[in-house]
Amino acid sequence: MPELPEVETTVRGLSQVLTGEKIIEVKVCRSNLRRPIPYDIQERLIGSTIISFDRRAKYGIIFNDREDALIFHLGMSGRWKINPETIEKHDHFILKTENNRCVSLYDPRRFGSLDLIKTKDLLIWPYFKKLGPEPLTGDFNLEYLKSRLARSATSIKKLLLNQQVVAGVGNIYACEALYQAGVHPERSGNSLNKQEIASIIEAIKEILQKAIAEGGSTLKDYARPSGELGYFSAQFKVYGKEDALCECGATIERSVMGGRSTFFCSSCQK
DNA sequence: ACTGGCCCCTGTACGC
DNA sequence: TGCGTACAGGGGCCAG
Repeated sequence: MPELPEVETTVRGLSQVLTGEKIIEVKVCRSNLRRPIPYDIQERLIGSTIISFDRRAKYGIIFNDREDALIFHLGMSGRWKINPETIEKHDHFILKTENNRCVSLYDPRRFGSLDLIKTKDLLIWPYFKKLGPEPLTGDFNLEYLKSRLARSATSIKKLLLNQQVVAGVGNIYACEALYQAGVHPERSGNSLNKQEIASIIEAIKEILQKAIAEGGSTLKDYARPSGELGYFSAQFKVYGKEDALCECGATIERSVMGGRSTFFCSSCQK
């Protein structure tokens, strides 16, 4: 589920209910997500006040007044519930605040993660250090991507999923962006000309922005923290549409690239 | 230095 | 109805 737009939506939702809140209770119901939740997370969070939020790639960041950054990754199936009515089997981590607000991290597959890092160490945190540029900033531009793709015989689809090439694009938006750019997913990085690379950049930025504006995509288990659903999934042109007709009249195809489903129209994408 | 392949884990959908 | 199988939005790690 959660690619950049969904994480951005989640961060905004959490920010609305938690900014300025003092944490009075922290529960770790299950400590082994992708990696263990830090053993000292309770003593470091309890009594602190949440001051701000940020997002890097598909990671959400919650800052407190002790210069600690709580970093979450939602993996494939994670989401935050706000003021949950009941605590279920897969609610692994719960925060309660002074004003009686409660959030829980729900993640059945446990591919997500929670880390607590000193703010000053964020730039050298290994998981952040290797990330490529944020797609919605000026760092993700023609000059950069051209040089990054020029030395790679890997397919453009796999390159877009590589977080070191561009941070935050996942399987859905990679498929949709390549469709919009008119570039076939199997094309190798070093086969793309300047115009095609420019189209890909433009498509990624546009699609991510649209998806954020729509509150992310809704698939099987995604909801905004408030419980509302996102609407971007209604705008998918190719993702999940194998055998359906493209707007051009051709049939949308599916193949597996790097173990991930890839959807495209070989008539529109060359 | 890159690459492909495998693995983590649970829930759901579908075919027999 | 029930069971086995395939598949799902992510990414780390390893061997080659």
